[in-house]
Amino acid sequence: MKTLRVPEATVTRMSIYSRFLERLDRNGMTTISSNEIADGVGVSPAQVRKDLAYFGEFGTRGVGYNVQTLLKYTLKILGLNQAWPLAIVGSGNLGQALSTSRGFNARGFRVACVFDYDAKRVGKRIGQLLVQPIAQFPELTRKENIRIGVIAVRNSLAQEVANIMVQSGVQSILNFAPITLRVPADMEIRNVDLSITLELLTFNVGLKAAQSL
Amino acid sequence: MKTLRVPEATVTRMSIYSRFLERLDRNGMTTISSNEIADGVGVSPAQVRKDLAYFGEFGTRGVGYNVQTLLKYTLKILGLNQAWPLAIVGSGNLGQALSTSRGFNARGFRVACVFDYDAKRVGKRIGQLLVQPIAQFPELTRKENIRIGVIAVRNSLAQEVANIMVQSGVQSILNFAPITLRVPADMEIRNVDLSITLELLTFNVGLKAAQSL
DNA sequence: TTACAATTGTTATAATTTTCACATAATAAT
DNA sequence: ATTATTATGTGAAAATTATAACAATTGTAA
Repeated sequence: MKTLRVPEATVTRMSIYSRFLERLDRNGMTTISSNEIADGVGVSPAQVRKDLAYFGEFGTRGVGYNVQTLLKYTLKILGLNQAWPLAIVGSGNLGQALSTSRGFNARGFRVACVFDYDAKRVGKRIGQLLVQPIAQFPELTRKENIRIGVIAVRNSLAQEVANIMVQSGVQSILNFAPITLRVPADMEIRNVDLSITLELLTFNVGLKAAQSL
Repeated sequence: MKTLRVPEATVTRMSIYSRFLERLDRNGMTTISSNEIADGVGVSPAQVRKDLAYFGEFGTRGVGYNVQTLLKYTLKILGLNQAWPLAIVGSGNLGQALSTSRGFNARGFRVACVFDYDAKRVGKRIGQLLVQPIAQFPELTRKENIRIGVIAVRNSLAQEVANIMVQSGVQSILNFAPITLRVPADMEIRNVDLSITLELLTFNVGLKAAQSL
């Protein structure tokens, strides 16, 4: 088997290209060059071509790329040629924001159910959905064939939720709790840690202040 | 001047180490080794030592690191030895979630004001704060000496908000709108794009599926 | 036709980041 | 005192990622 080792940064950029192409397509644009893509998303043209080269040849020399075709390929590559129902655990502010978020209800993603530990929250409505008790997680996710779980609970519950997800056969986790979760190696897990991003900002602001002394 | 070029990945990890040390400190632990830190956050011990080495020597050979001391240094390095009032623009679900979020109200950060374009939202209360009209942004942020702006509005408004932030003298932007914003080169800007993170998951799940064929 | 311009795909080069290995220093034990 | 043990800090090697340069291919215009 050919081991396709693709840098994570490349995948990230593929996602960005894909979204950019979606916009172009909506605007009726039919052809685009690596130069224009690069310009549009703020990377170098060589980077764009190199990234695409990991997955095949999608362009025509001297011409460029067909927007629709390339868009389709990027979606396929990212695994977005299928539906991805999501299960969110935690119906607090964050859970609610995510449930109704555009990013979580587009491009194949759809929040299919929301769970909570707190009996007071269970049964409440969020958009079209009713908040379910966490005890229902295994059954409901299996029934809906959910492969992505989102952790939006407080830190002290996060590991427990992760365990439930693992046991329920969810394959991948998006974790918003700022702690390092222990999961089996074959689970896909990503952490979204807003504090880290903020601290990257303060570090760089501090750096600039120091350099201007 | 010695140009301290630190990889961004290192800064990210510093933030993770710092948070981990905070926990250890709360638990009364006094000494820790690079091995234990590595274990706790899921990187290699060499990586931990190399990362710290960018900023100085903080440990004692044969012994390890003093938790409190190292914690203080990490905070200082990240610029967290000062207060960072934040201004959030957008008081929808996301804006509300962020305003009350732990990550945005800890370690020196504090949501100092929330703005909105929508007159219907202005004046509403979010936690202790009143939602302000966007027109007040320049004045209020200057008064409160705010250097970090958070964009939590819909895509079509994001660039306009960014422009206002730039003009108001805010130095850095945390952007939640999934579009590429144009700002002067000396602005610090980070994008939090949840779709990208989700698509990284689906890509990898797809990859695993392909590999197991 | 032929030459020219545009733009991809790819190879080679450079830069960056991580890993490894070990000299060095501190502590504890004999 | 001497030896053994532990764990840091760092220089060198390996791996990864990005950049640059260019040959190849297409379309166009003279």
